Amino acid sequence: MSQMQTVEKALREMILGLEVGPGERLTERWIESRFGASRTPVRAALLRLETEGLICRDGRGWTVSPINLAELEQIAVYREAVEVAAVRLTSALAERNAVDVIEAMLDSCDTTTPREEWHRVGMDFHIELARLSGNEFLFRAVRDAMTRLSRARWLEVRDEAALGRAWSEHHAILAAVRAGDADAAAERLSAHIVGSRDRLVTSLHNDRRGLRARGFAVVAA
Amino acid sequence: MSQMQTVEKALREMILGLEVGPGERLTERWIESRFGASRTPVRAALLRLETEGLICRDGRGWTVSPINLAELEQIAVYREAVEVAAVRLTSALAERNAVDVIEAMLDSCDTTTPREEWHRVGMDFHIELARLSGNEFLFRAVRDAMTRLSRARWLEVRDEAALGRAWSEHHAILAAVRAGDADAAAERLSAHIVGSRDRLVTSLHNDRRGLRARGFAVVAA
DNA sequence: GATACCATTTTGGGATACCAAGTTGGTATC
DNA sequence: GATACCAACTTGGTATCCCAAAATGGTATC
Repeated sequence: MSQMQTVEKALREMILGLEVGPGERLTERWIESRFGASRTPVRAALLRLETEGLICRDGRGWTVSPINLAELEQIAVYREAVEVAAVRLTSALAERNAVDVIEAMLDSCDTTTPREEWHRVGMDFHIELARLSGNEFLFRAVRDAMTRLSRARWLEVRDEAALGRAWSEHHAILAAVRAGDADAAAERLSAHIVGSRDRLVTSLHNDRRGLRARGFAVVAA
Repeated sequence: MSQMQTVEKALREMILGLEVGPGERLTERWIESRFGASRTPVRAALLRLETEGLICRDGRGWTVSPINLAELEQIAVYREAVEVAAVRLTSALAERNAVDVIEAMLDSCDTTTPREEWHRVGMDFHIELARLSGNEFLFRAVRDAMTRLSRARWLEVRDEAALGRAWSEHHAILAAVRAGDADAAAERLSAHIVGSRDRLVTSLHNDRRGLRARGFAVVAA
């Protein structure tokens, strides 16, 4: 793999894994030495990550994007539009057996599954469901939105009950899709997204002192 | 303005203006000499334009993205999802006087207006309408989709009647928004997008021989 | 002790040099 | 004349160098 892709991938994982905190300054020189690459691939990686919204310009330099509560709310509205459109398309397909794969993914999680895995599966559920629509643009929109939400969702304080609720909501959505009931699927997905958004924003809002104490920039809604 | 932004802007305009045709190969060295910049800003511009979908990798090199009829259809579905969501938000706003600005933009076009201007206004109508929603993600989605559609729409064979129909459909949408009738606005916008898509794809499909004769790569749906 | 000012350092933007891989064109051989 | 092979060139990827501007830190002044 080229250095360009290596740096991009490694830096993205550092950001998503909160190894570099939201709001932290990044210098091209630091990334250079950190990954043993020169500035050209570093530049390319920074430009890509900027379009993904994971980093942003800060005057002349670069900053890991802060957690922005207002942005999280806007993303939820955007997600609702694109995910509902995608799930309606999928529900109308003649061949919908691919939902089985997603169902199996959900069922691969149980009480012994590490939290990290729950987190990944929770994201992939939405991404893979959008992929089934066959519409590349809806798929990319969902994938990019989930990438932007990833850090915030990881910081969210979630108890067992919340994880279980999300799990059963996901299953209910799949059931409606399998039955070809586009309206029910849309309705359940919509409610799921809105509910997730509310819990997410509330959780981060309540925790914002603690998050800031950990050095994470959290800007208010 | 930095060279980076200069090259990016100039090259984007060359592509959108079809000065470099869809499917044409691009070399970094050519762009370098064409704009008198070095490879660093050229690289940055290429990476940005790639994320916009205007150019794509072709093995080791770069190619101006071909006109892809299947992609145009998918974009229409994507647009419908995000534009309808945006117009519903806007219709629900308490303060909707900003539609006047858009209406004035439409009315600035008459029979003496050059085709180029009609084209730009037709795009900006959708972009500015989405901006009014206040949702940054819906706005960007519409803007990016219109950028991707820009070349295809420019190549579309449109008669006076088609331009007039689009103009009155735009007005009808604004009227519904001003009245706060979200359902009517959504319905009219939806029909407008679907109709536009059909006429666009049909026109390009019928013209594909002529387009290829002009050296433009057009891939089928 | 606070502040205004200046020298130094750091930083990102740009230019250039170098390299490996892939392409091309020509030549020698059959 | 067709084809296999090789050398020269082209191209994108990478490393490094230079520069202007901005941040930094220390010092002198009030």
